[in-house]
Amino acid sequence: MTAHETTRAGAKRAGAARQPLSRERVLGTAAAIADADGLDAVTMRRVASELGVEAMSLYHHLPGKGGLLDGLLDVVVAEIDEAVATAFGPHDAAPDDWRDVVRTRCLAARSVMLRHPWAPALIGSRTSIPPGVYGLYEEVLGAMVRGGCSYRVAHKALHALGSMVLGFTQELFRPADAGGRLEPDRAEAELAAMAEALPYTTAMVASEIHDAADPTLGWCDSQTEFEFTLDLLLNGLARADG
Amino acid sequence: MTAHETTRAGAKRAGAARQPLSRERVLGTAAAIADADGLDAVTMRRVASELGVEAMSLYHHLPGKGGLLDGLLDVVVAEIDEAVATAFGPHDAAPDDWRDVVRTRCLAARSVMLRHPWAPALIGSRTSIPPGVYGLYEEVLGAMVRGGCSYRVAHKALHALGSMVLGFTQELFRPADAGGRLEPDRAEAELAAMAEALPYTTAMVASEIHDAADPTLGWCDSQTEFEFTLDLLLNGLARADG
DNA sequence: ACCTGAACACCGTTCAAGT
DNA sequence: ACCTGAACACCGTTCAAGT
Repeated sequence: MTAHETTRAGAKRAGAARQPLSRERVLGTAAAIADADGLDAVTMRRVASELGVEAMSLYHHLPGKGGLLDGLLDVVVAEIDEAVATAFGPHDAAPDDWRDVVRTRCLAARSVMLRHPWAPALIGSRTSIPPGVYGLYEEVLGAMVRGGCSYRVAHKALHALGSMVLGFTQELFRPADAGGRLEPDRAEAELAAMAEALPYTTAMVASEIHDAADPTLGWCDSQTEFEFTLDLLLNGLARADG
Repeated sequence: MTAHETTRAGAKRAGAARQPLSRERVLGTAAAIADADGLDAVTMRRVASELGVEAMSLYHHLPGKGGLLDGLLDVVVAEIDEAVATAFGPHDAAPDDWRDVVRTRCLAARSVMLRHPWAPALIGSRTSIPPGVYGLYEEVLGAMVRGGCSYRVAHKALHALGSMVLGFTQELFRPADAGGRLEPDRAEAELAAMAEALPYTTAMVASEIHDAADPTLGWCDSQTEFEFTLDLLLNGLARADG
């Protein structure tokens, strides 16, 4: 069997003698395995063997299985970003109506979710929300606010659309430091970093927090949001039935 | 250590010397483990040890790990049925407006999902839809149609509400025999059984199938349904922002 | 620095054996 | 009939060792 001999020769000719491992390459093959055989088929050993390497080698590029699963969601988020970019095309001008912007973004995101049917269940199984998702929300939020929408309604939109597109059924914004386990200065630094990276989200929290009964326990009353979305749908359906 | 000695004596005094295993008892402790420690903690060995038994004993009451997970969803569906029943109370009369019926059902279902935060991810990870879910859909459908709603709009409601309450993001009604792997008479028998158990669902399929472009490949165009729900939300939000 | 081999504690599942 | 013990092929992860 000299098959891998020629394969190796081919790789060598391309430049790197044996293309070195990297987080990106690991995540790419992990996603391919999940697409082909489902999420349960994504094991450290299977991913490694697909890369012609031992399972332990993966630990030099990822903190373990949990990190690999988190990384898979990073991949999904990146693909959504890309799908959105191509959907809007090279022209910078956004549509006048924020509904058109949000609509295009949601359809692009959905097209990615259809390519990766394992993604919604994976999101639901992780204990914390993948950080990249906050970026997606920030962009929807920005588009709505710049389009003249209030923070109150834009907030409700994130709840309603998040559950439809990503399959969220749980809380959305539980503050990163919900448990209060960070030392104070560290927490303050994180807050400042978030304010810079997610300006619209930060403004939304500031704008909404005034009405919250207990701001420390999470300013997001997800029961109220659920009922709002529910009535939105029921009334819309009743109108469509007229 | 005579602790288990007294425990056994207590169990014996209650009637059965050592309460025999049963599917119900296995699923009950499995659900309790998932509630307490997450879905990953639900292993055959852990469930068995919690019941004071060996892992292999579970196979006499369940077809294996997959069957146990399916059973967990049966438990969730049963709890939803129960929550709906208590929400409506003993009086038989349903509200005039179908929106009130559906609203109550969705809120009851959500209260159960909040008790079992692992449920949405589990639904998403199973390859087929838990049969009990069809029963839930049938009842919502019946309430809407009896309330004067068209099958067309009721169908759209199932898509929209299913994703919001249960976290569905995939296809809903893929016919049981999508692969065509059943022998003809067997398939016909299944269809008849479904027609009896799910009369409204059957009627809806019959009513909707006329418009479908390719009825064999599934009459449910989920892309169209997604866009419909999306526009319902976007227009409702815009109205709320007015 | 990056990768490996052997080892450990787990997992689902089988099978023949007990009662 | 129901339950068990030993075994098999897997899994994630560690650690000391190689280069």
